[in-house]
Amino acid sequence: MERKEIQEQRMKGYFIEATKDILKGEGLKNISVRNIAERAGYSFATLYNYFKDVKELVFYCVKDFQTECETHVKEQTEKIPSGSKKLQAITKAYLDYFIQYPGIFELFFIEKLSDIGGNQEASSLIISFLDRLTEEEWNYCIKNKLTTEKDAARIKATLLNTTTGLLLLYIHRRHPKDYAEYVKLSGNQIDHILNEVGT
Amino acid sequence: MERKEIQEQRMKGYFIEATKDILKGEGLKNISVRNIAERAGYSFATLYNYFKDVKELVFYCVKDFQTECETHVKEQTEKIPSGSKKLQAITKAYLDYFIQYPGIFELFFIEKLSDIGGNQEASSLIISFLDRLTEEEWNYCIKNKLTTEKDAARIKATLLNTTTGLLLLYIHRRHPKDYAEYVKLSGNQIDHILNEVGT
DNA sequence: TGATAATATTAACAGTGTTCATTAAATTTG
DNA sequence: CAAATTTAATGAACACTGTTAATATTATCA
Repeated sequence: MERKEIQEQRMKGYFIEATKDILKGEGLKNISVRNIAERAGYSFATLYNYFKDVKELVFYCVKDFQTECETHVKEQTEKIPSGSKKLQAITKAYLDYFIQYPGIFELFFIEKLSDIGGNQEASSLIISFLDRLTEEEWNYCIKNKLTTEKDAARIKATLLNTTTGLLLLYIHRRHPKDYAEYVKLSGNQIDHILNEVGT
Repeated sequence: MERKEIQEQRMKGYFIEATKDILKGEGLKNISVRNIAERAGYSFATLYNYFKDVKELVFYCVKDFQTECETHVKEQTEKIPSGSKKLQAITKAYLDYFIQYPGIFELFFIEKLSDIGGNQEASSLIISFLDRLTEEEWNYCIKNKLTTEKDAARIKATLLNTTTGLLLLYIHRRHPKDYAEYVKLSGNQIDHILNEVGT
C-alpha cells in the first residue's frame, strides 16, 4: 500500500498548490471549489475524494504559508545581531509577508475556520505564530537581562494585537491611505513597542 | 412629491431595521437578501427598488450602529472625571459594544465595503470613529498639559490598532480563550497605553 | 480477457446576489 | 366614477457558491 499513499499525497498536493496559487494571486474572495479544481486539472467533485471539505484543504495551506513566511523572515533578519533591533526586524518582515500576500492575511485572521474540530488547531497555529518566530530572540533578551519574563509576555501580547490591527486596517480599510504612510506608521509603532527592550 | 419621499424613507427603514436585527442577532454570516426581505415582510426583489445593492443597505446600518455605540459609550462614561481614566473608560466601553455585538464588529472591520464609490465614505467613518469618540477628552488632556499633541496623535493610532487587533483575535480566533482572560488582557493593554497620559 | 476494486465525473440540491419582464396597486386624467 | 397611465411589488431566471450521491471511467488482479 506504499504506492497508493504516494499517489494520494501527490493528488492532495495538486489541490493544495492550486489553492495556494489562488490565495497568493487573487486572494480569498476567489477561492471556490470549482476554481481550485479547474486549476488543479480535475473536476470539483474529485476534490472531495481527498479532502472532507474545502476548509480542510485550506488548513494545509496555513501550514505551508507559515513555513514560507518563516523562511522569508529568517532570510531578512539572519544578519542582524540579537536584541531589540532584531525583534523589530523580525516583526517587520512578518508584516511584509502579509502585505505582499493580503489573501494569506485574510486566510490567517479573517476566514472562519473555527467551528469544526480540527480547526481549533488552525487557530492555535495562527495565534502562536508570531511568538514562535520571535521565541529564540526573546529567550536571548531575557537571558541577557535586556528585559524580564513578565515584560516580554506583555510585549508579545502587544505585538500580536498591534500587528493584527495594523494589517486588518491597512488591507481591509486602506488605513493609512497609502503604502508609504503605512510603512511609516507601522515602523513607528513597532519601534516604540520594542524600544523598552535593551540592545 | 413630499408623501412619496416619506413613504420611500419608511420602506428603506423597514429593510434597514431588518438588516440591523440580523446583524445584532445572528451576525454577518446570516445576512442575505432573501433573509432581510423576509424579515422586512417583502420580496427580495423589492429591496432592489430602494437600494442599488445589499452593500448600500448595509452602509446605512454603519451610521445607525455608530450612533447607538456612541450613546452606549456616553452612558457608561459620563460620570467619570476627565483625564486618562476617562479615555480608558471610553475605550473599554467601545470594546464592550463590539463584544456584545460581534456581527457589528464584522460589519465595521471585516466586511469588504471598499470597491464601490460611496463606500470609501464607510471606511472613513469607521476608521475615524474611535477618534471621534475620544476627541473631546484628548482636547481636554492637551489643554491641561496632561499630554502633548504629538503624543496624543501617536497614542490615538496605537489605540485604534490595539482595539482592532484585540477584537479581531478574540471574535475570530478565540484568543484569549475565554471572556475573563480577554477582559484581563484588554484591560491591561488599554491601561498601559493610556497610563503615560496624566490624570 | 473478464471481474473487481478504486477513482473521476456528471447531475442534482439548496443556497447566494442580481436583473428583468410581468403583475398588482396607486395615481392621474377624462 | 371609469379608464388610462404611472409606480411599485414580485416571481422567474441566471450565474455563482459548497456539498452529496449515483454514474462513468480507469486501474488492478485473477
